[in-house]
Amino acid sequence: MRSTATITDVANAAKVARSTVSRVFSQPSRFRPETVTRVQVAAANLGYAPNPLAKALSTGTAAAIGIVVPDIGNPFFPPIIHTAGLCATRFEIAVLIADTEETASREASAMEKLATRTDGIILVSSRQSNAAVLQFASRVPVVLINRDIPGIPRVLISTKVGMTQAVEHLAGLGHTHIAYVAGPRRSWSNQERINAVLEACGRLHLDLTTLKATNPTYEDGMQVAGVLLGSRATAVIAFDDLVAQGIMAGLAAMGTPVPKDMSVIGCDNLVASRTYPPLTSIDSRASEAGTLAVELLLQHADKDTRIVTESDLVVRSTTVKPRRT
Amino acid sequence: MRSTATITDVANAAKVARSTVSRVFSQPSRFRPETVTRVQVAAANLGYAPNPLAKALSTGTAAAIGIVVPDIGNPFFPPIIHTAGLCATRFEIAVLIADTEETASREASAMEKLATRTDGIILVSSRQSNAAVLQFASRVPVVLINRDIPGIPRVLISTKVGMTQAVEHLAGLGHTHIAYVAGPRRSWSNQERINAVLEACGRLHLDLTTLKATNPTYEDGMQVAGVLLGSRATAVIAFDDLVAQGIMAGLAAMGTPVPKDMSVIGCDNLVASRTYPPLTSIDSRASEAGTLAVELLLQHADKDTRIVTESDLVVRSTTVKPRRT
DNA sequence: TAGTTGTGCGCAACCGGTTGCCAATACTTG
DNA sequence: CAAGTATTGGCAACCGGTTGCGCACAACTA
Repeated sequence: MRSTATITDVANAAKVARSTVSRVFSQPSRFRPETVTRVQVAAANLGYAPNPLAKALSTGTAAAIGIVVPDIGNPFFPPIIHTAGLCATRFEIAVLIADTEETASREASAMEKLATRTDGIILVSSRQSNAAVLQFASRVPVVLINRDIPGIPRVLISTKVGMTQAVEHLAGLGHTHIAYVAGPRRSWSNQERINAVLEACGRLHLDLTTLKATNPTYEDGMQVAGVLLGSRATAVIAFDDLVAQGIMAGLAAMGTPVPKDMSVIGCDNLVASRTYPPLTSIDSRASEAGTLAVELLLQHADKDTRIVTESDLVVRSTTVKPRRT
Repeated sequence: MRSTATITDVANAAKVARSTVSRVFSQPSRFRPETVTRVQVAAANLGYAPNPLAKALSTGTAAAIGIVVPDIGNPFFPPIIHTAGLCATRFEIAVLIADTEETASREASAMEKLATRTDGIILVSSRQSNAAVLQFASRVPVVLINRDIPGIPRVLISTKVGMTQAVEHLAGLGHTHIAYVAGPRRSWSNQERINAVLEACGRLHLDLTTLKATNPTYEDGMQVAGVLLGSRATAVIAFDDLVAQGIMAGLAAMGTPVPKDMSVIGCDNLVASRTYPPLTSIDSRASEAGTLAVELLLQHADKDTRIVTESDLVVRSTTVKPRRT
């Protein structure tokens, strides 16, 4: 049993009532300076720190938030968790974490568990139905990241601008036929990305081949490289960096030099700087989303708040003029 | 204010005392079946779930643990957090997380904060002094990961066996002069790795050149590639995958083909499968450490418990026979 | 029938804080 | 100098659980 000094110990040591100790910390101006210092000294001597659980119980607020992600192992999420944690500590708030392993049922139970311990939950890339999330959000403060459900405050990590820039960049280099390798069909991100590509290609009169990586993984990227070579595309935009990395590996394995024979653009800018050649990618500033979501949660943001982050193309070494045919 | 049913509500609904409700859940055999079902029905109707904070306050155990890491963004840590979380949920225990941004002072304050909310802390790759950690561990249950402090239960992610295998693998291929690119001088991992390499090289009569990546990063790996080429080594073992990846990029940039002109081996097997060519690396099974640490913590493991994980060389495509000189 | 034992359940204190309310003392003010 | 107003700080209830203890009643023994 850990023996921490309690408010009663401090009260005894300072010869005051427990309530006085409590209030010395919350409203010191209510007491004469002498009393305040007497209590503070006693507290310091005993190494007193208020018990957050007891405080939570009596005040009704836990000074903690929960963050629920599908998979901590996915490099997309840690930066979000990181900034969320940073922001939370600024507010002296603890962060509980839950990993749902990409399943809706685990997600639901994790949220239920966290709900009773926290003041609210940040739900990242939820795998549950709109209805389930809405029902939950009606009981517990929730902020969504990368899920666009009207009626729940949300921050969306957009790559629309970056995707558009990517297509324009390729068009500017002289490409006339490009490919887009899509990610998970139903995800908000994929919808947004493909729409942006479609729009830009239409506007700039580029031919577009759409391919599919069933899962947004390195392996599926490698697979798709073969199909890609069968098309007439001279450049490819991948759903994310991982897929792009797989495509580059697949192309390399088939003896197609990047970028000479195929320009490649990734998305999320997660591993882009560490590939060889360094990958042109779209920086979605996903990490900002963590901070924003925490702020929204703590401010009890309006149910219709909807923040969309910015994005930029980061040109590195995988995009060049198409080889003359 | 969230309106959850409390034990009092259930008691009223079931026409029993609050204590009865509490005990119906903890020791149902003490009551006649009729009473048990009456309470259970009432609880179900009201959607009652016990408040973990209240329970924590009255029992003195929070049913939560804390996990403190230097940097969630470092891909080494998420797998550990993931398995730790998995294990914790098996025990119906919540996980609080803190990111110390690689600084000892933040680490200290984070531990202090978590201590009052949890039943114990898993401290991963601590940046604090032995003395500071020991002092803290004397007040709060602590389990260390990747830090070897006698007197505190710890699990060490060892790559000794894998490193030895790596050297043997290179020797078997015919290499006679290899290089090791070291990581952070003071880290336990680096010590262990370099010692294993030294031992194996001595035993197998290989020449060894030791180089240094000041920080274990991609960039420092790139830098070191030039120095590496200046040596006579035909193969290089890097402190970790990130450095190896940087080395590969550096070599590629200087026109040295991997593996033909230089064999490369990484460590941690984190990104190894996604490089091109796929990187031969050492799998340290770091993720197991998360599970082990949680179990140690919850079992109040003996202060002298010291678990060392296994490791294996995973041969991929970056290691071949040395080119004839 | 009285005494013993056992079963089933409630009373009330406690965990460590917060907070509404009020009593005692000090300080103004007419 | 008495009455009114601040100032200071204590009492006690409450948050939502857990748990030691004991009472009431039924069943069993003698």
